Amino acid sequence: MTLAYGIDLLDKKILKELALDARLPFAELGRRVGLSPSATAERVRQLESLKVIRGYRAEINLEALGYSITAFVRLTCDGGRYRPFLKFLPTLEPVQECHHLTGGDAFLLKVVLSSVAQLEDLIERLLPYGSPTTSMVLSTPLERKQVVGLLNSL
Amino acid sequence: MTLAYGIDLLDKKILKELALDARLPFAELGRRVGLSPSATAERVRQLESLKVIRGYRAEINLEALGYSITAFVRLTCDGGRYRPFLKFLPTLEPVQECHHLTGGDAFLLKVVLSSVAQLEDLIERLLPYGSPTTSMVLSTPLERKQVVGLLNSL
DNA sequence: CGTGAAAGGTCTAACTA
DNA sequence: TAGTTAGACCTTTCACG
Repeated sequence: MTLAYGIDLLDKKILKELALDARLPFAELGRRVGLSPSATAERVRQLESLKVIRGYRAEINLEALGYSITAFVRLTCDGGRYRPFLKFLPTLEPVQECHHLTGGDAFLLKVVLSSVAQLEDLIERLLPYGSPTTSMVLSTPLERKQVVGLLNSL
Repeated sequence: MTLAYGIDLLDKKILKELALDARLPFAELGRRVGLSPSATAERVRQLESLKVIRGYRAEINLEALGYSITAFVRLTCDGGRYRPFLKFLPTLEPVQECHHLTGGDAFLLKVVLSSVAQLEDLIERLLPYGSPTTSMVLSTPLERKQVVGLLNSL
C-alpha cells in the first residue's frame, strides 16, 4: 500500500525509528527495517528532500537549564493590532510557539521562562497588542516525544 | 563562568549545534566548538547522562503525511473526573501534548488529526470527563525549531 | 536495491598538561 | 580532571551490477 508522497511501509518504519533516535547509524537503521545501509541512506535522503523529515533536533531539558516555568498566554487582538503584533512577535525570546486560532483573532503563545518576574514582564509587553490571559503549566501528564502513534495509523 | 549542572560555554555551543542538527558527527561538532572528536563525544555523553540532552528526534512533517488539522482543546474537569481522565488520556492517539494548567482543573490538549470528523469524534469522547472548548489552529506564525534563543541568554 | 572499496568518522586506551 | 593522540574498527558514500 502506498501513502501520501508515495510513502510505503518501509518509509514508515524508518520514520518511526528516526523519531525515537535521530542518531541511529544507517547500518543499524537498515538492520531494523530490513534493508542494506545504502538503500536505507537513499530512502532517508528521499524523505529529507521531500521535507517529510524536516530536520534532526536534540531534545534539550530546559528545566535542567533553569527554565522552570512554562505558560500559555492567550492573546485576543483586534484587527488593527494584528499585523504589528506579528512583527513584534519574533523579538519575544521566551515565546517558543505562537498559533493563530479560530475564534476572534486569538493567538495562543507557549512561553518558557526562568522566573515569574519574566512572565510579568512579558505580559506587560503584550498589553499594547491585546488582552492576554495567562495560564501557568502545573504539570505535563502527556508529552509524546515522538509521533509513533500517528505513524502507526497511517 | 559555570551554569546550572556545571554547564559551561563549550557545552552551550554543543547544545546549540545539536539542537539545530542532531546528526552532526562528533568530528564536525568538535571542529565547530574547538575540541577534538573524543573530547566532544565525552561532553555529549556527559550531557546525556545528566539528562540535559533528553534524546534525538527526527522532526517529521505531519502535514505531509495527511495530518492537516491541529487544534487545542481546553478541558475543564471537576475534581471527581480528574483521575479517570488521566488514565484515559494515553489512549487518545491524536493527543500530542496534555498540560495541566492553573485555573480550575483545566487541561490543555494539543491534538493532531487528519479530518474534522476525527476532531468531532475526539470531542465526543472527552465529554464524559468535562467540558471541552476547542480552537482550531489557522496558522503557526512562530515555531522555534530550536531553543537557540534561550541558550544564548544562559 | 545490493555490493564492494575508498574515504572518513568513531571508540578505546595510553599519554600529557 | 579534562583534553589530545594513535590505531583498530565501523559507517558512509558512490560507482557498478
